[in-house]
Amino acid sequence: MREKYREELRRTILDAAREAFAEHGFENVSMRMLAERIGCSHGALYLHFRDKREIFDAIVEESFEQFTAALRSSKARSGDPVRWVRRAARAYVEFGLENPHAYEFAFVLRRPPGSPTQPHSAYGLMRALIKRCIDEKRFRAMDVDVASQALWSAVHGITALLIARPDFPWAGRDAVIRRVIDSAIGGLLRRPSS
Amino acid sequence: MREKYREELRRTILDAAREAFAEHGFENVSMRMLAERIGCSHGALYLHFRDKREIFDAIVEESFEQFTAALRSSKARSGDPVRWVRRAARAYVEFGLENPHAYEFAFVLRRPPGSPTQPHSAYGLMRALIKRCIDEKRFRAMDVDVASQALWSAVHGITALLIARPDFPWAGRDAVIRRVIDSAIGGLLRRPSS
Amino acid sequence: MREKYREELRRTILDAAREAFAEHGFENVSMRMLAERIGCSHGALYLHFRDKREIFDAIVEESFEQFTAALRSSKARSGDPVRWVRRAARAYVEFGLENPHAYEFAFVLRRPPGSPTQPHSAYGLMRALIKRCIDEKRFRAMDVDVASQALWSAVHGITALLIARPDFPWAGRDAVIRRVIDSAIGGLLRRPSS
Amino acid sequence: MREKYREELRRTILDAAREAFAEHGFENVSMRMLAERIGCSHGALYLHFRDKREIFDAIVEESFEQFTAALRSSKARSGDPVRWVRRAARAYVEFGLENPHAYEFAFVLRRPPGSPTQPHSAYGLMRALIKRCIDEKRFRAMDVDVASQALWSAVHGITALLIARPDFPWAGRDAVIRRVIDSAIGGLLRRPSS
DNA sequence: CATGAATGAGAATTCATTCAT
DNA sequence: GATGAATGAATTCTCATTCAT
Repeated sequence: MREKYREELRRTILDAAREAFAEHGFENVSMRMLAERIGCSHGALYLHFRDKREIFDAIVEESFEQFTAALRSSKARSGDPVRWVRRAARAYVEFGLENPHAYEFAFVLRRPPGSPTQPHSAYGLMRALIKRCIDEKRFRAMDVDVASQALWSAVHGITALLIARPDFPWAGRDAVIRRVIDSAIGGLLRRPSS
Repeated sequence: MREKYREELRRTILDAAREAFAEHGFENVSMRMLAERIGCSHGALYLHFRDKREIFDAIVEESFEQFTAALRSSKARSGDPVRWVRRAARAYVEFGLENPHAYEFAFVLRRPPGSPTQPHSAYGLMRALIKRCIDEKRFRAMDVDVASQALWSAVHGITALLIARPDFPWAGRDAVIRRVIDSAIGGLLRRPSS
Repeated sequence: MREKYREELRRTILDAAREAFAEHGFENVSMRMLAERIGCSHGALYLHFRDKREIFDAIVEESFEQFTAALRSSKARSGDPVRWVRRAARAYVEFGLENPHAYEFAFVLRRPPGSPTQPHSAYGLMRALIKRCIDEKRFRAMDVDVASQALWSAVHGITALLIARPDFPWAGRDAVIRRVIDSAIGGLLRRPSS
Repeated sequence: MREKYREELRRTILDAAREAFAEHGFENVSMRMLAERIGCSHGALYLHFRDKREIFDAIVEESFEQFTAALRSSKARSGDPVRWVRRAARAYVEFGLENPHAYEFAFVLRRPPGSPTQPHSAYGLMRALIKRCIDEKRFRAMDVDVASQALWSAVHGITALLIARPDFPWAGRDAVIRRVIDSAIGGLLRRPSS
């Protein structure tokens, strides 16, 4: 009982904090504000987290977990490695659009000074897929990391812009997403065909 | 003469502030810090700017001007419209990396609710270039906005990531930037060759 | 049995608190710290003591009891009242050095605001001995309290300094202690001879 | 003008703080309380001192200067070295009573572990005086340090007790102080006569 | 014009104490 | 009897901004 309630409050804090941090940024979220949003005293926050920074870090960690979980599930089955890459790229964008706060935490927000650079597994997953494409000669011979980072950049670009500028007069979200991914992958193909 | 001195101090403030904001972020720069860096009293800042925010805004505005100027000048010479596009894309990234905080303000940070979407001239410039490529049959026939937004997304992606995650183990910043741009443009070409 | 356990916890609390208060001072000891040191919940402390202050007071009281017990036993035998005084003085110092925390509680630490002045029996004991020395003409005729308080001050001085500044380059603890006591008593003698 | 005013406020703060610290102790004086006593905002205090501790330290330092000045001046004139010692001893006690917190800091409070033991100049002064008494055969031949430390202990004793237990029913502060000093010095004399 | 003293709101964090479980 | 979640006041300190000089 106790334990369960405790866990719930922790969740509530994290959810509220995620929203608040994403909306206003680390420095502009105060513990008092946060407490008020949640409906508890500001002191109560310190029963669950040592300090403000620890809340932030917990959210970052969680975001990464959700993210890699999403990517991993997309990898599932499929014989053609290029199609895997395409599907992973799409999953990446979709995850971002469906979890904009988590996405911002993971890739957009600057870290408060002193945060460690997260070795992030999402990139590792995509890199593995691309390595396979290169090994199977579906992609041109090239530096795996350059290729992976270029693809990552492109999908990040469309994801981040759609989140940050939802009101921009987009010429069809899906069409643009498809175009970005197709170009980014097309540029790596042996015989690019689009 | 007086006027001139006044102007000079304004410049000094802006330069120092740009550096400070870029280094520590808006919230972590205090007016006192700024004044000390400049070598004047903190009160003096208020003789030139209404408040801290106005300094920031002035820098952003200035940055946009430099931004479009940079893009425009890259457009300047060269007969081949595709090369124009490529050069503009490169200028875009370079500008972002050299003015990271202005860039973040323009394209990364969420707008406070109610802020209008800026019709930003950088996009307009790029769109014009791409339209020309399509008109001249260098790019495949396609929706100009889809093409422009896809390209914009790609260059935004690499720019934003390099700014937000400078400590990521990049496989050569230049190589990745080139790869991103080449793919994004290659995907639009009539007969893609790269 | 229950009763016994209860008593034990009370003891544990007092011992831990004595050490903590002596080490950090009243204000710098928190109930949580204390509870953690003891290994119980901070709430549990309130089952034994009304508040933080009551713990402090209990320690003071206890310290006094130990102290007077020590003095009383030293008084025991010996016909010469001056020797009794000397022996009591020595016992005083020895008790302090062997129970530095208790000693500090009794005589060194400032009382938290509002504490009553403890009528302390140790002083009463010494005063009785000195009165006897005066009555028996071993000490000069003089105000008993002035004499008692002067002796008390001297022995307190060497005790407190040895506790508070153990690293001071003392010229032989015993030699100094003896010198202090001999002078303090010598100054009261009818025919001072040392 | 400005400068002068600034200096004055600094003084006002120090005076109010000295009183407050002496009355309530370091931990029980808050910056807000202090500011209210002075009649300024609590922020204003930080224009003169970096933090609370710096105020405390400034007072302590100042007090020590006064202390050695007081001791030194007491030494000033007078042909009889024994009278010098007596006067110095009295000055010592008086200083302690007038600057109880500085005194406590110097001689009563336990040092945080690792703090160096200050070879304190006050002790040095007294030792020099006593050495001279011994050299001039006014005091018995004896170890200078034993003698000095014994005297120091005695004067410390009465000083510390009067500070820590002001409410004790003292039999006339002055009488006791005199008795302590007379005995402590008397015990060192060649032909003790009091 | 420029200074810098002053303000007052607000930041993070700690803590003694209470009380439902 | 014991726990530990919760509170709310208090703490130190920072900062943008104002304004008398």
